[in-house]
Amino acid sequence: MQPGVVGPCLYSINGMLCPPIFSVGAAPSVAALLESGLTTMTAKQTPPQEATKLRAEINDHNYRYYVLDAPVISDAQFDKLFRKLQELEAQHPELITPDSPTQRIGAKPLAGFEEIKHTVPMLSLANAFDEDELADFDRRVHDRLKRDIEAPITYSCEPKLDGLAVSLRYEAGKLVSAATRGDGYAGEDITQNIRTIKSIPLHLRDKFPPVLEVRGEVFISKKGFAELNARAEKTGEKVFVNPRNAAAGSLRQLDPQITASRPLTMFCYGVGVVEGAEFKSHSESLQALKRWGLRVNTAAAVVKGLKQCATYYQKMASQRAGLDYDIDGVVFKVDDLALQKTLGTVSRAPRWAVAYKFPAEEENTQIEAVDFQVGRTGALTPVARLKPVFVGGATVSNATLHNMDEIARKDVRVGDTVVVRRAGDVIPMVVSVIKEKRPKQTQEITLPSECPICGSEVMHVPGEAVARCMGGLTCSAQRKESIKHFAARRAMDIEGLGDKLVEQLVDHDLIHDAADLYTLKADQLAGLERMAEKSADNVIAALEKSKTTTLPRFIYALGIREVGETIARTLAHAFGRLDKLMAADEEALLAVNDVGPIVAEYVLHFFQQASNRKVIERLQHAGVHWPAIEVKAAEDLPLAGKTVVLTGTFTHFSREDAKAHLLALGAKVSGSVSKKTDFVIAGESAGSKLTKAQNLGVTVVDEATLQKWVAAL
DNA sequence: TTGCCTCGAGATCA
DNA sequence: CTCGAGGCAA
Repeated sequence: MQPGVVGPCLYSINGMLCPPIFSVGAAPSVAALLESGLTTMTAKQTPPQEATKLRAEINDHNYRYYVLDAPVISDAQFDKLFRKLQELEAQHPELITPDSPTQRIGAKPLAGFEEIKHTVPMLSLANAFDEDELADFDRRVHDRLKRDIEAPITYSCEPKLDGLAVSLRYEAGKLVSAATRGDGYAGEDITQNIRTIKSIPLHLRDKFPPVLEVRGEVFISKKGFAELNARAEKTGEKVFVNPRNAAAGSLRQLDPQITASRPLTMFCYGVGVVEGAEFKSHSESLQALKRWGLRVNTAAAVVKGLKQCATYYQKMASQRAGLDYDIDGVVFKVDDLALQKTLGTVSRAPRWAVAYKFPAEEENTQIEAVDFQVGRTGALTPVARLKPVFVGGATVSNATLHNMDEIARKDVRVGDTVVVRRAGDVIPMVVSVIKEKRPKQTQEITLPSECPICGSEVMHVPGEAVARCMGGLTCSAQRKESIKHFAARRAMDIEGLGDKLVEQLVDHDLIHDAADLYTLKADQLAGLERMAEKSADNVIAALEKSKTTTLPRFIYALGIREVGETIARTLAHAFGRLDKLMAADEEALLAVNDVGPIVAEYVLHFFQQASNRKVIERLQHAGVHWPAIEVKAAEDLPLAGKTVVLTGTFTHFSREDAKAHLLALGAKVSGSVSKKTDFVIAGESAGSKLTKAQNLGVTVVDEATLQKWVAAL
């Protein structure tokens, strides 16, 4: 096979040749294309000229097909052009360019995905679930902008696609990288897979900017999904349950060849970074994206004021079923970019946008049983076992009922027919009971007086929502859960020690607590389910490896109530050594940032327990160790004695977080700028305080600097 | 919470 | 071939 020429026909998906997009130089006009008879080869051309011309034509047809939604040739004609280019390139491999439309699947399967940091974070959106909440949003926008509520704001509206958010980066017009959203700050490098999506141009057209990071949603159309599953069914492969998961799975393929066979497509909805271009409004930026060859949802619109937003929502709601893609709501963005800037961003979502969600899909089903699960802290959680029902794109068979109050409020009984939905389209929830359908014989749900696992007493403190098993570590459920927590990735990170294995180990009485893990021998493990020699050795090796850890991880792994990762880290840094933390009294604990009386009480109580101290001692004795953390005395803190003023809004911190971090760094945080101010930290859309700082000659630093300080701590 | 992909390795059958 | 574990996304 020729280098760079991949496979047989890559584009014959669904028996139809679908076009890719991009453009070099000026694209021929429709008239010119039609005149040329669409078969090129009019006059004599050199092969390089012909290749260039073919590519331009193909890319242009792609653009017309995907972006303008107005193809001027048939699929068969496109097919012909495409094959012609393939043949030409096969005869003259030296003519192949990386961004030739034939080169979408160039690469070999990846070993794994690399990380890509987003230049501008990919935030999530605030949600509104009814018209009141939408009105609240509009009011907040007016308030923040100090606008009269009667003066309508111009909003850009678009359907909210149910797919996966991705970010594409173009440099000098070329697609150079693509990433998933990830945690919003960094995602996975899925460039290879994105390149196979024919509606995404490998090269921008028109007067594209030198650098562009564009955000959008990758998805599979309803039609594409149906065809994909029909094919899968025919070939006996497994079918996907919904388009969203099919799209997500397709992008996570290591082999781009497989991704190419999935009918993925994309709508772009925003600009992350752009250099060399300026826009006044969001809608203008969408127009530009379209000009540059990127596909933008044609249902996008610009409206004035709340009322028209509501109308747009109604319109989309009524069109929803007829659309060829799944949407779960409508997004409204303040159109004017200057206003967006003024509004700024709160911790994880911009203040200038809102997602008005359609009501979640609901289904009826029956409650077959209610079990009580015992958690790590002994908390008894009632879980409804449901007759499996397909709702919101997944089969739901369990739903937490949270606690007894919740059960009483909804008056849920075993045997009841209930309405189920996936809250936020994720977590299953029992919405209500259909009383009319209640059978004569229903069973009321009562809190067991004894722990269903260990038989210990169950205590329900009046006023508290949760009931707890008082068995402590004599309860095998609590032991299992705390050992699982100990081994978890974010805790001791013991690879291969999953839930199933922990359960077997506890059930076989091989371990009773976390410290027992380190006494395990390979031959004890071997013989358990799915545990032969090799696996057993791996687990032993993983245990050995986990002995070298860090203090924050270890504190977190202990599973002290209310001590999550963040507080564990704070405590580790505040005390530096475990023995210091164990010896700390209430006063010392309360002196730590973010530690209040409740957390202090739990920490004290935990270390008072002889059993806990014993486990810690045995863990250390087994060789679990970590480097001490240097605790900086107040005067040694990097910002000791400095007065700092915050202004503007920050992307990575809320105001409170930023302040807390600065205090931890030893700084004094003041509200107003004076000559005594050492630094002003200016975020987005900083106002008068920034001006004043500049006038007084006070040092101004940006958010990135603050992040650096925090990271260094 | 569910669904998807990937990997390693155990289980099963020829 | 099947399962458990791990990782990711919504």
